[in-house]
Amino acid sequence: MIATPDRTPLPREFFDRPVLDVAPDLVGRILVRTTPDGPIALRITEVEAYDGQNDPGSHAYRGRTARNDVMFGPPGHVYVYFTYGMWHCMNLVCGPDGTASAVLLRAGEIVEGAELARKRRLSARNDKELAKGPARLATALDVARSLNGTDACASGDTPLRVLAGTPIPSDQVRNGPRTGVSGDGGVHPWRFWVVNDPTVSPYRAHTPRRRSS
DNA sequence: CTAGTGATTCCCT
DNA sequence: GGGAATCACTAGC
Repeated sequence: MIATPDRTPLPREFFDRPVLDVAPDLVGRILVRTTPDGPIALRITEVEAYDGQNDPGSHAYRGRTARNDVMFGPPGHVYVYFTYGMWHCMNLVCGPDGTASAVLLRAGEIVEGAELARKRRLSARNDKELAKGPARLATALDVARSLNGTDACASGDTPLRVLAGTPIPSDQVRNGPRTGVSGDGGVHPWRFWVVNDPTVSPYRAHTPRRRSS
């Protein structure tokens, strides 16, 4: 008989740990986004850890605001922010309720529903680029601010979940400096990725921009 | 391949 | 007011 794919989500306890433990453990996991048109599944290939109020690179560094409120809530929920006037990026909240750590999903490989992802990513030249970069990933999965605060650990029909599945061997995960982080936050080697994976976004050091005249 | 820049709007100071 | 956890496009090597 045909095996039903196991779609059990990771339990909340998975996310209720220090973010530097959770981030490498998320690499290689399958994220399932259920849209009205059908499911899109993505294998997470690159993430970055943001260590709450201790971390100058974190949105929570300057305290709780309307935008980052979800980061201060319980683990296992999705924090979606809007940036650069056009893009969304998605994070998974970690650590106990009241703290504000999160893992930014930076890149992934679409493993199901590629035809749906392609419709949302018309400029992608090939399937490797569908979710290569945090805003591309959110676009490919149809993730916007309406999903901010979604519980990724809920059972039943949920818009987003990370499957428990099986972790990849830790020797397949590498780490290095975070990309795109301004200020002193760029010094930490808190970016984690699958070794030699073609969907990992290229490293770009943060470059401050002067306002054009 | 690298480097430079416009797009476009939300949010905090 | 002005920066922002980015992308897409262009020019040039």
